[in-house]
Amino acid sequence: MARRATVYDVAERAGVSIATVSYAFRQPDRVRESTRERILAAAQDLGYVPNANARGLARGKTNALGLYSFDLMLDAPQGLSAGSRAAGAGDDVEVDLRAFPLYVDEIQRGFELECWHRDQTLLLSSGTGPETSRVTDLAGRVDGLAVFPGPLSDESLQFLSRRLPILVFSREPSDVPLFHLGVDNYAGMRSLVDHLVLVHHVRDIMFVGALDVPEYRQRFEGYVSGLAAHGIPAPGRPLDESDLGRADNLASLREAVADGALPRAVMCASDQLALAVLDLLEDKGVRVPQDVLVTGFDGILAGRLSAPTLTTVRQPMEAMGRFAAQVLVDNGGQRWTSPQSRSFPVRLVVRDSCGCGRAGTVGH
Amino acid sequence: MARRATVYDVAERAGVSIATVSYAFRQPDRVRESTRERILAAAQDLGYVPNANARGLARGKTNALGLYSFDLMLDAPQGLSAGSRAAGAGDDVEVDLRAFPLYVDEIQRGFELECWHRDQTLLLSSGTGPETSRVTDLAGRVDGLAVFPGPLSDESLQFLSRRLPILVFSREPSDVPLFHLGVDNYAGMRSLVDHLVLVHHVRDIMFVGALDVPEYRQRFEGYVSGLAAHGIPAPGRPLDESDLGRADNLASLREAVADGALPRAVMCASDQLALAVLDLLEDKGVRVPQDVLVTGFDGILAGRLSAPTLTTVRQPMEAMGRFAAQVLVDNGGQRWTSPQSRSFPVRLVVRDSCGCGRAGTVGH
DNA sequence: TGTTCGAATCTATGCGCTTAGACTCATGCC
DNA sequence: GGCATGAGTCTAAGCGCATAGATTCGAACA
Repeated sequence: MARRATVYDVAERAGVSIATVSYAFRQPDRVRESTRERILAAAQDLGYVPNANARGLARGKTNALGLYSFDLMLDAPQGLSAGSRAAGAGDDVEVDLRAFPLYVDEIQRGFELECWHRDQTLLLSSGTGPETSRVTDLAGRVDGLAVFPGPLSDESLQFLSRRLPILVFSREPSDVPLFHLGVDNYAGMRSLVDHLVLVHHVRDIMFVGALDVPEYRQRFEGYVSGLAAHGIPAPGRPLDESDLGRADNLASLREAVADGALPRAVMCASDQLALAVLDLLEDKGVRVPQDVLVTGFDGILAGRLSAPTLTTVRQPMEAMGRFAAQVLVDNGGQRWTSPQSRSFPVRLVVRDSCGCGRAGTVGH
Repeated sequence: MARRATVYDVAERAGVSIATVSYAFRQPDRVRESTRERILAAAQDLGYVPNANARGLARGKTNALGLYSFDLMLDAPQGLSAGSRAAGAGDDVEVDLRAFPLYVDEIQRGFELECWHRDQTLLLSSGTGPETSRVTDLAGRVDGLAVFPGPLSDESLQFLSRRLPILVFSREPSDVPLFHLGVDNYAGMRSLVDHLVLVHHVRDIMFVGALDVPEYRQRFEGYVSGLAAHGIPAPGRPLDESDLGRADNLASLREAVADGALPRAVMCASDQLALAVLDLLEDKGVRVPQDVLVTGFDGILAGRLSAPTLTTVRQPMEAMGRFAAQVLVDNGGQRWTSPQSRSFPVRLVVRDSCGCGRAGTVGH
């Protein structure tokens, strides 16, 4: 079978130079109509599809954006359907209601929509650890890159930011010329605290979540200051510093249950953590919200499906994804010269797990 | 700000030729260790990231796969959060339980996983109609392309198949050298019919779905032959030939309700259609499954969340997505010389809407 | 000491396209 | 008739990298 058709083939068949072929596709007005038709017909005959690598090389830009995320599940065993966020094993497993779509997926959705709206191709990649080969490869392919930093080191991001504009989903400040996109974790936690204190008259509130995740630390700080605002002394440390994906998860919380040392309310650093907490409490026979109130953070879908449904703070994820793509496109491949940042507001979503809402209602 | 570093810059700084720089990255064993270290150090200093366009051009392949899908929602108005599959309007709307994740999303998930597992970059794009500019652009960027054909014409697919291997999610036969990947729609419908007839002793069964969608037509044929196998004469046409996204949806069904002409069971061509039917029936005060049994096809998440939960036939979507990527990678950019196809088996999933299952259970 | 050989590196070319600038030639003007 | 003009087309260079094949050079060996 013949090799792929190129501009040269089309040019020869249409009896013009390759420049004219290129113009016929990129600047049609510059080419006489009859010539253009001849060229397009030749291209059609030959099955000619312009090679985007060559175009990108010649133009110095690709019209593509990248989204790099972090996927714990990729580490899983390697069978045909391994590594999935599915509930079970085998060749046909249903998706896990808990894990699809996640925080990341909703942002990705917004990013996708905006890419297509702006006529950008979207490149997706994902890694499992701090290694940089995948994200570097991606950086070599696109005009702008949005990154869920996960376990990537600051040095890695800094390195990449020398080549192209990088947007990071994180509000953590830094002096690296990245665009930091995040939400007001602080205000979000305060509104949750206000709700628990003012509506439910709860004052015995503990925090669950690891402080070495920057976002979680901000949420912890919001929790502390929220309590302070009501004159409540806050514990200096979380009740439990678990994070998802770690061994021995929620060990401290489990201990507290065993010791009968549970607070009246548990505020979790994320929805996923909160769902794990709900599971644990149910397992131990602790009733939510009767015995303990539980809150999350993020507003993922699974929080609407759990029993009880989860009171949380919702991030405008789709809007954030869209914004990310907009910023990168508008920047046209130019790196930022100084750190940028943008914080999105969050919204309190009151459901059953704090004692509001009508138990049994699925959704909303 | 300086322009991007290239091999030339690295070579100069490390005191070697550009060939050696390239080898240091691509065939490290070929380069003396001390030289390699010097080169990598220079690259680090300069912020050098290899340009994938240049590499792809030089090598004649990109190590990337494309996935093209069809997205009705892209046509929606253009506000910041418009065009989303979200339930409502405004800057922060929650995802619609009905629309996320869809059939397409689950296949995409499998495709993603396999791409990353095989060290392929994934390019995603999506269009709204029969226009080919987007899918052609994608075809110019990748070594292999998986396509949800949607409104694309056969000619378009044929054209693209001259340039690179194309896999189509559809079992419709054709003489174009594409890889057709689908499921056994026929057997799936027959197992549903068998269930309705043998377990629920229902014989008055009608089909809802448009026949101009190839998959739906196959399902209709499975329905017809299933009835025949039980000695039941099948209606020559569906009760209603609606498809999602069309105006005046389910008009015939609505009419049947008004006329009191509903059959004992309604088999829908897809889950999404079945969910719409459930809505309509509930709206009209028709009880499912007491008055009418309803079934779907696909096995999307939303069918586990509806009330009643939806009896359906499930496609192994993640496995299909994985398989698609495998086939394309294994083919190494070579077009197929003749049409290929592969059909995946489906699995009957019995839930509440046919009268099985315990009402009120969410999930499974 | 001369020869062979292989490791390490370099030279040179081409991948397919875009685009600045040169060229051609019909047209309209003085 | 000479000349400027501009539409249409072409020539030629370059984008950043991979890699075949040439070259260099030290080690091994007779």
